Amino acid sequence: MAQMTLKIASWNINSVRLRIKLVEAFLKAHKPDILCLQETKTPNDLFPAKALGRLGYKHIALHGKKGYHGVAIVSKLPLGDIMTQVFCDKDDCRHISVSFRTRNDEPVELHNFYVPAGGDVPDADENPKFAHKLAFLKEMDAFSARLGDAAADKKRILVGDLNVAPLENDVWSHRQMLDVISHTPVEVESLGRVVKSHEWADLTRAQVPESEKVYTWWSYRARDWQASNRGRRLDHIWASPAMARSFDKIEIIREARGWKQPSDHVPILASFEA
DNA sequence: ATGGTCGGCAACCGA
Repeated sequence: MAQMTLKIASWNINSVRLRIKLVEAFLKAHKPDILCLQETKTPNDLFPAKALGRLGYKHIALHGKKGYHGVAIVSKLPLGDIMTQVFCDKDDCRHISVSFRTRNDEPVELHNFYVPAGGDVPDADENPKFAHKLAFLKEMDAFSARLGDAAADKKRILVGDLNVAPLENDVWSHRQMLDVISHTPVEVESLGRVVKSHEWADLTRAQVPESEKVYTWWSYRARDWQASNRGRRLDHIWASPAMARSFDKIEIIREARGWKQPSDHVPILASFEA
């Protein structure tokens, strides 16, 4: 079988309409087959589909709403089985999934998630946003477990802004972040259960040793994001065991944080020989 | 220890 490369990207764009030029620049430079976006902040009928179609991304799956949240999948490859899942009985637009076929005609199922950020106070009794985040992760665990037998050779990919930095070197200071939402032990444990539920492989950490720091997000609030470098690894690409076998490499486009009027997240790309 | 900045959308909410 011919070795073909499949490139899947994920990016929390923080308003796709405001940053459509950055999306176009990213697609031209890195040419993923499929781009998964989070925080599109737009109703589906205002999604900038035309600009993306001109670049060859003619297949688009949308789950958006006015003003908040929203996810999208834009693809050069035809998409089927477009599905959205409501979590925590909230119509938040935090998930969309599709199926597609690789150029070797292998079927793949792709899930795009935007996990709630969880607010500021790391106590679910006092902070309903944190309670929502934990409930979402719990439902995501059940959802992931229901996807089917991970060992059954089904090729699946799960990407997104999962809003949890699980490992010590996924944050700039493990000690100082232990009671900061995104790195609290309770969230890390919840995300770990999702990973276990489907034997997901964390592709960034399949490539970058756990001893090495790696980030995908830098706060807007820093005076100089690059100088302070207080980042977090919030954006993830996971693969089912069958998919992970064809994993080639991860790229994190750090320089995108320095682009004009940037998102606070940078794109992450996974390449597969598939 | 605290406050710091964004985007949507038109006063604050969500991040």
